Amino acid sequence: MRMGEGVEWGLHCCVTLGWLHDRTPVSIRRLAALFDLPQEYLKKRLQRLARAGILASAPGAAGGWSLARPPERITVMEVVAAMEDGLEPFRCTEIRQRGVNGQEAGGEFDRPCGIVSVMRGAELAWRRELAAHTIADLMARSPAGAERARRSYPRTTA
Amino acid sequence: MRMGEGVEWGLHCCVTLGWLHDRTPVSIRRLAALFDLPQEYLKKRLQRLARAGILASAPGAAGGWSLARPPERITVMEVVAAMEDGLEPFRCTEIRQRGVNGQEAGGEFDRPCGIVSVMRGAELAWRRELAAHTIADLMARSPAGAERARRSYPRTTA
DNA sequence: GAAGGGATACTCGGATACGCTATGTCCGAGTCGGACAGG
DNA sequence: CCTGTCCGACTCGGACATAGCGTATCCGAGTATCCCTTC
Repeated sequence: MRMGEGVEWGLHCCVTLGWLHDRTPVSIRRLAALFDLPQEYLKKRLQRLARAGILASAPGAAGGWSLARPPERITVMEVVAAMEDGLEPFRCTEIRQRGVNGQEAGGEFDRPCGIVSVMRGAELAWRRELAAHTIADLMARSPAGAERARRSYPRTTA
Repeated sequence: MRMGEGVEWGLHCCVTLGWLHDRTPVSIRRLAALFDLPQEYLKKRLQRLARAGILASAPGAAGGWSLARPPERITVMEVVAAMEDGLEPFRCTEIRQRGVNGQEAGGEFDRPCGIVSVMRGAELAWRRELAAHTIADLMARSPAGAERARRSYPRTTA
């Protein structure tokens, strides 16, 4: 069980973009160079964040990527949800209804499987934790990053 | 992000074995037929539960699988942990240290990445929920299963 | 009746094949901003 | 000085290639139980 690297990429990009208080779009080339990531694939991942209303992408010569909302209003869970298709690590395939067990059982399957209930409860707790932290929280955890961002991203073009 | 089907299989098998209060070993053939699962692969998955001390496997003619402990002392998390290699869906690859960002940053990387902290916290909440439920809890959620188990598993051989 | 031997029914562990999804790359189309030329 | 045209930089979306892991199957080896034979 593992989630894609895109989550780490997206969060770091959001934090970096958050430090640029003026919302100047940053090109995918510069973002990829920042963390030494495959440029084309990073772009593909960030497009998901754009569709989710987390990032804004500007086409054209001076285009690029920026936060669509202030960092305090973007939760970690939103980023995770945008990157991963489903937020349910456990997928119930209802094996209890198959095979001999399914034939022997009466009308017991109207009520949900107890296993699913437990899993969903755990996933809910997980999501709650993720939703409790925002990009702004992450920014506050490494103060040095803000200065570094201002240094790395002056108004000049690449 | 998804966890393997083996988790669902393992939990259902544990619950079923839990209903057989006398701990008579059940062969892999019968377990697979119960839920219409691929016999060989199910065996491979259950072996992980045996190595984790959750199930006990008995070789020989009257051999098979049984719970190694009473159901009240097996948590859902133990089963999940035995099936999945790691309990950390989020893998940090430290991209913050790579590329331009890594070169520009000072000795800032001694302290852990804020993103990892948030993720670990969420995963901890998830595990806590899973650890709070046992196989016995799951057994209690579908009382009809106990009777079905006794019917499906008489003392006779397949 | 007790001891020995073989058949049977299981598990164990490794080797192998398959398929799906995450990862990574490439390309044509569309859009914006600036440079440049002409009026 | 104003306007129209061209060009470069960038994003968008789809198509395609690659790699890793979960899934699935097969096989040889080991072991316990049962039964049958033999003494």
